[in-house]
Amino acid sequence: MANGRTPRQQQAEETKNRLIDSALKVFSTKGFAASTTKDIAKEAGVTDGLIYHYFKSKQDLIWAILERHTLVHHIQGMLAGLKPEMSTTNIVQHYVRSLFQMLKQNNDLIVLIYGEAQRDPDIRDRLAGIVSGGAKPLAAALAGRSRLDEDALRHAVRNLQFAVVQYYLILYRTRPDEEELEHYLTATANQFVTIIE
Amino acid sequence: MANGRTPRQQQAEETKNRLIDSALKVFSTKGFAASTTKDIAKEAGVTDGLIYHYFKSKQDLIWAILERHTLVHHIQGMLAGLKPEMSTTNIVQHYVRSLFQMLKQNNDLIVLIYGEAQRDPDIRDRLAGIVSGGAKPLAAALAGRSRLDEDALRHAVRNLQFAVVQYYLILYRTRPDEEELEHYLTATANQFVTIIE
Amino acid sequence: MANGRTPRQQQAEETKNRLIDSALKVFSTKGFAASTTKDIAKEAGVTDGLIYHYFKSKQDLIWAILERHTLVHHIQGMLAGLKPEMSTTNIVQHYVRSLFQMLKQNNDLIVLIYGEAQRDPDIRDRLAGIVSGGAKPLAAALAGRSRLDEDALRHAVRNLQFAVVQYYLILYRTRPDEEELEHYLTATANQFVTIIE
Amino acid sequence: MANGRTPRQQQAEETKNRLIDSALKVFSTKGFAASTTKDIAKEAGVTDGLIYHYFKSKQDLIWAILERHTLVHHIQGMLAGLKPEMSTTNIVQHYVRSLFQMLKQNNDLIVLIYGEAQRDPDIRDRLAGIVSGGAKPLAAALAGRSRLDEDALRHAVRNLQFAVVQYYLILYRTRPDEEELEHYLTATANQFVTIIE
DNA sequence: GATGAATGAGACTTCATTCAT
DNA sequence: GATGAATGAAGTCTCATTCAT
Repeated sequence: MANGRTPRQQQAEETKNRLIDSALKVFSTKGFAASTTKDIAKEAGVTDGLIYHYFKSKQDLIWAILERHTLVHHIQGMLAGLKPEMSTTNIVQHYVRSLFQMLKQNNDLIVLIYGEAQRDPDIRDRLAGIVSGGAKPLAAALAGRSRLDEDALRHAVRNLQFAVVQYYLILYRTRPDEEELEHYLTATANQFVTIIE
Repeated sequence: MANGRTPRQQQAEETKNRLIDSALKVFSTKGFAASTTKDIAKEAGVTDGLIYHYFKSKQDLIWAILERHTLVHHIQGMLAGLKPEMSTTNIVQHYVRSLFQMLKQNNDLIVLIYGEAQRDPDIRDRLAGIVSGGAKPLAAALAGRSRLDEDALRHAVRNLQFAVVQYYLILYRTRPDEEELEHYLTATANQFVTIIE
Repeated sequence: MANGRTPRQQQAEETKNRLIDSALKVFSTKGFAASTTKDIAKEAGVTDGLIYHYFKSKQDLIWAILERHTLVHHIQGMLAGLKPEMSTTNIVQHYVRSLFQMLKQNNDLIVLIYGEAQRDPDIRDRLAGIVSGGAKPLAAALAGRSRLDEDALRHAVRNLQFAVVQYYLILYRTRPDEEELEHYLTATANQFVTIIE
Repeated sequence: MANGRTPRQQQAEETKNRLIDSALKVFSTKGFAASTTKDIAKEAGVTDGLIYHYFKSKQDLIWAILERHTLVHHIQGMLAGLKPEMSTTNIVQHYVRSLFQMLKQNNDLIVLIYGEAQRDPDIRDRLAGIVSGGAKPLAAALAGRSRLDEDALRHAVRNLQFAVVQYYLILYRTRPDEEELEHYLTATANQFVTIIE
């Protein structure tokens, strides 16, 4: 009674969430078009028809996924550990590692978004939003510390992000190599510091 | 023996090439799974069944596309203009602009490969190949000029490529802005030079 | 013993009746096969499942509708206003207008029955019953006043009914035109009198 | 070669026509909504998918049916036998019998149109057109012979048609009785002559 | 070489019906 | 009595693929 949700409603919400999670998993594995509602239902352990009790269409599942997984709080979390007294190098090292953690933790979502962005303008917009959502706070944190003007700093930060994400998607995801990763992140962060200082 | 091909053979080859080009266009627009053979046939101006006279299956068209468009010669062309007497800055500026030109000229192929790479391991390998295919020659050209060791230089070059490609796919392609592009390429090239020198 | 029904029983009966009325409305609008139980429940302002608390099946709703709306008393009411001292013309004029009123007042039911009669033999029988139910009393009222033999009179009365019902269903219902209707009913009644006198 | 259609095209057209005929048969039996495309395909002896090679949708089949079976030439044929020297009675007798023949010969189409007219405005319009298409020529043929004014004659003719069609749909079709039919048609025609002379 | 009719598997979606709460 | 989550069968439609012409 505390939260006004009956057990029945709670279970319904659980089922709905399970469907969203299953859809995310299936979509990210096969791509949206190649995924079937049957796959999703089976993954969620329910029958086909139930999807349409909760969602208007297969496409609707994509919106539900994006609504549920905003990434925004992940990005904010990433920057929570940043403290003013840290050195620039420390800040950047912390940032690239946090970003990489977030990519790993949200692997399915990232893969889904990058995969579908090429053909769905709405998702492409979403992706652009995520990119700038991550870039802005770091640019702000580094504002006073850099010899670059605002514009150049923005470019640099965005390039940093692009590079790390691509490294994850193309190289790391296929053949994870933790040692190589460590070198890569360290080198990339240091090179970034060279640029801005 | 001039060319040893009858007019019929020539026409057949033309038709086949037209089908490959049409498939590339359609696949890059809708994605492989969401494209239909009917779409492709219509785009090529032939009837449905003819595809199966030239190709074993829809999937086979992907292989044919990749075989026909290697990008390798594009990448080599990119570097053809590089001359030993150019300054490092000039070399890098030339490189990022050539790379960007290549992306624009091969838009469909790039979009197709990036879109399908997430779900087709063969294509992912192909993508990885392209990436290193582009990175190696630039790394070689810069070898003697950089204070970085080989490993760090490789990371830097790869990051440069990742960044430019992402910039193209996510930002430029959706809303082309030539002025902003110019700033971006200049800044990115310069920042890269800062790293390696 | 006043009425011997608890409030709950009363409410149950109300709900059931509301469901029957809603079903009639929906069926007559979309036809039986194209109507969904969800439509009906929504129209009645209850949830899907409740229908099956009151009715065995969707088909069962049709029976319930037909049971509740017999039309018999409407037809009898139609003839209640007939008095022996009225002229034949007056009787017939009164009859066609009463019949038309009944059609308007029972529009949904009439549309439903005519629409479904083609594919449901039970409903076709019901329709035949309605037709003769209306024809017999008029034939009786006119028995002594006509030069026609019983058989011919029956045909004439039935044709009168058929014509008026069709006029309602095909012409009036789609584009009501009260003036034209008035002409039509007057002419039709007069022509009928010409036949039987 | 004579007509420029290859045997292949001819067979395709036959298949298409067979599908239209099958659809008409199935629709008129079960009604549009309750008919399945599988029913239609089976009736035509082809597989489900082929329907969509020839028609855009199930609904499209209705339009194709209506286009193919105009009834207009049937109605004109009905009146072809009318000759100026025939007596009015003969003309009307001929007309009602021709009309009835047409109903029997086009049973499926008539049943379909009457059944769907209640819920499809387009079909209702089509039905209204058929009704007036049949009424006008008879009214014209009788114009000089009747004491009725134009308006009254139109009403009378329309009522005649309505009555015969309803008789066919409701009474005859369910339990055909040739003797009773003969009485009915004779009586109805005679009564009509009484009205107009 | 080219056509397009035909197939058949399977996709998305709807919906009557059941049942635990 | 009332709810609405869940089922599962079936329906419309799509599409890769085959093949006779």
